[in-house]
Amino acid sequence: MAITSPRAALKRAELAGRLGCNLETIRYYEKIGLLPDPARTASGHRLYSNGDQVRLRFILRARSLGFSVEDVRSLLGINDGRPSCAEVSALAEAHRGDIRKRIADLRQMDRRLGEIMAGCTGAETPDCALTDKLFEDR
Amino acid sequence: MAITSPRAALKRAELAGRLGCNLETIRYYEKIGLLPDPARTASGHRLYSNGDQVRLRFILRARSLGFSVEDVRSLLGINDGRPSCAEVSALAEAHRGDIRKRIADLRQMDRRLGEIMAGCTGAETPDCALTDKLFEDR
DNA sequence: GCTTGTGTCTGTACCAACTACAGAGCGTAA
DNA sequence: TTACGCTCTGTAGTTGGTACAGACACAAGC
Repeated sequence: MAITSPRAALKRAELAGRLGCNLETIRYYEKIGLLPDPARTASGHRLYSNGDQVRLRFILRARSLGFSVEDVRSLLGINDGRPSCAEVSALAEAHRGDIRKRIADLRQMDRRLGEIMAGCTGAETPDCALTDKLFEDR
Repeated sequence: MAITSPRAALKRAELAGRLGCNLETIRYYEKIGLLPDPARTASGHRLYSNGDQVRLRFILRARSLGFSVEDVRSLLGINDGRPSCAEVSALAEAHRGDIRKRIADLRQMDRRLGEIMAGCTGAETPDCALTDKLFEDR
């Protein structure tokens, strides 16, 4: 006795609820071509198949790993047909490099912020070492 | 014999060149109220004083530390008057927490990406462990 | 004085990746 | 039947800029 059949067609809010994404995100992915035009009821309401659900889950997972929408398009083979494992690996490696660069940038921010905050007294006066340092000539 | 006098009024491109920002960024900061309306020549060309330069440098430094435009607005005392050192500290601490959360998120992405890429062979075939895993039911 | 080239002016459009909202229509339970 | 809630569409807003078009300004050279 499944609570909901895994093959039943879902409405947009149901699909969003199942996969934990925003309602409008689904329409957005449809608009930009990541999701195909879904089936419709006679009156125009969208109906999502199990295949649609699988595809959306793929997209959401890839996005949560930080792949861009364009990356996802490539992974799905929308641009140039289904990518080879070599192509996927290259994409993922490049993406990983990007993530690491962002981490390095953020770490440097954190470090510099720490240095610059060192003189902060936390006093209730307007004199603050942080703003002073940002205002310095050099 | 200074190459350029530090007090001479600068044109927009000159100021941008000195501080290493984009020409249009200056107009943008003026538009959103981070920079005051500058002096103008009779024909309407902007002229930036030394004070303008100091203020823009402050803004660019704060932005490079990752403070949002709204944070910068607060640091400059545009919203509620000049902030106390306690307020600046609180803002900076909150921002630092944010940076660290972003670092943690990116590290998790990197780790998960590593796990998921582990099975990638890099072959010229369409069978790819990465996409397979993203397509998996659970 | 005139032309030519470069710089500046304004407003507006564009980028990513959604998210939110207005106004109309549809579905269903009481 | 009427009310409520869900869905439909198109469009605007978000963040922090960046780019461009078309009109004017300014300085140098002739």
